[in-house]
Amino acid sequence: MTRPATATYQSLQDEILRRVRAREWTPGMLIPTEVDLAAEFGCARATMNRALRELADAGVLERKRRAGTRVALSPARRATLKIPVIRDEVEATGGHYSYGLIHRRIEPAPARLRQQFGNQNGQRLAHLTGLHLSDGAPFLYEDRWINPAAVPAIHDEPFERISPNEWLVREAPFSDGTIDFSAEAATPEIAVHLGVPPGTALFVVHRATWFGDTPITDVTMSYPPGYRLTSRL
Amino acid sequence: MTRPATATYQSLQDEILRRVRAREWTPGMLIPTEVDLAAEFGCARATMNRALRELADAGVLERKRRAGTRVALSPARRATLKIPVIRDEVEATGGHYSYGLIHRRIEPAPARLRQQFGNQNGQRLAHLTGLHLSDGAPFLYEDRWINPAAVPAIHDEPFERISPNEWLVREAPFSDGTIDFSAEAATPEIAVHLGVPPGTALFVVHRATWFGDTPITDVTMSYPPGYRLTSRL
DNA sequence: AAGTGGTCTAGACCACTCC
DNA sequence: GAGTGGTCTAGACCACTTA
Repeated sequence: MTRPATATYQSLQDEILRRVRAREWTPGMLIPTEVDLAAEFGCARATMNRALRELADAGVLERKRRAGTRVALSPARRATLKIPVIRDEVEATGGHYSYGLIHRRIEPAPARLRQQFGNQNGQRLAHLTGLHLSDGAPFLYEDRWINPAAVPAIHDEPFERISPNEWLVREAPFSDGTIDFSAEAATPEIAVHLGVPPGTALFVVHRATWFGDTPITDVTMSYPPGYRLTSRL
Repeated sequence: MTRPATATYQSLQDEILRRVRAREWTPGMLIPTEVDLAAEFGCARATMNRALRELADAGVLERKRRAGTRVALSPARRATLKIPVIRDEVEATGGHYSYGLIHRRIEPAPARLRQQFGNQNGQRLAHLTGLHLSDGAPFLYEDRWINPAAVPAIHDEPFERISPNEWLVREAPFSDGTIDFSAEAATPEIAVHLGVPPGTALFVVHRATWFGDTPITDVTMSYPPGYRLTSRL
């Protein structure tokens, strides 16, 4: 009694991917309908639907009602990035994680953030800067602004032991956010803290999060040279 | 005859997300089983399964057989990046896209690539460098190595009009790949082509692709200052 | 051993879009 | 108007994991 039984949606995906890669189905080409493919493979339509739907989510196929399913023209592949939790990132390299607070102030929002946080005539934000360390060596410089209206408990938290990163994860849920990646030259201040020459090329991750319409935090994280964010296609 | 009818998997996701964000279900907490939730919302188990499965895919929940479903401890969010097709990227900004070939040589694989491409005593690769332009201005410097064994037609393609980027998309399917992002200082050569001072911080995207075990191409793309890769959380 | 998620089936109706 | 994908249902069996 071997147990091959019916096709799984993954085995269907494998075969469909094979056909696409082998150019049996070429980019832009209309492929058979769900019903036809289900018949060919001897599976239920729902199973074939899942196989095709996920491939469309991955960017391999394009689907439209009534118009059918096509092989995507530009393999506009999507890469799924795991947003790193810094402690995990450090510990994954075998380092011991720690955090060091540099500054903690309450300040008016800088121009850059005024629109984002709403310029309620001189709204004051918590401004925290600090270093994430791996075995005591600088791993990442963090410059963070937090909306105290969204997270009142912030006034009671010294952030000397726990990083605002981890504290916020526990205290402040968010519903929406943006993340972007860029390269920036190290400012003199950041250069000192990271122990690199000013002007050094830094990998910068910038994140802003909201809960509904309420801005929570805006953070800029600068990595010293050698850092790479990697993913599979 | 309004048509509210039954719950959709998306409406289920909305309500589940609301509970997570409102801290009705806290990180690490075990939530009810599929069967119980389906009963609560009056839907089929399959519908609830899809809602929960996709939230787990998105990193909001963690599921294990027999162990149940929990709210993820670290909202280790995943961001899905659309890998840009350069022409589209340029045209999205309203610019006119063009490509200019700088060098085209057949060379032995450099040390960096020898392991990746297999060091078949002095294997020679196609090495192409060029500029992607937006309205004639440098948009991106590309340095690409191509395995001619995988793409024999390369010897007949001058790449003066079409970028290797677009040519490969048409000619060479790939099955696997890696992509990584970093910040690098501009080398003198790249600086000249991009029209920036040497040492300028550049955003660098590096991609390597295979078809099965056969390496296809390895490309390093350097963006001048101001470039950002953005995504939503 | 038992409970939980993972998946498949067969059928149905709906929504969108092209003809 | 008709054909395609999108989704839901009700039921079933399986696979994994923990107790």
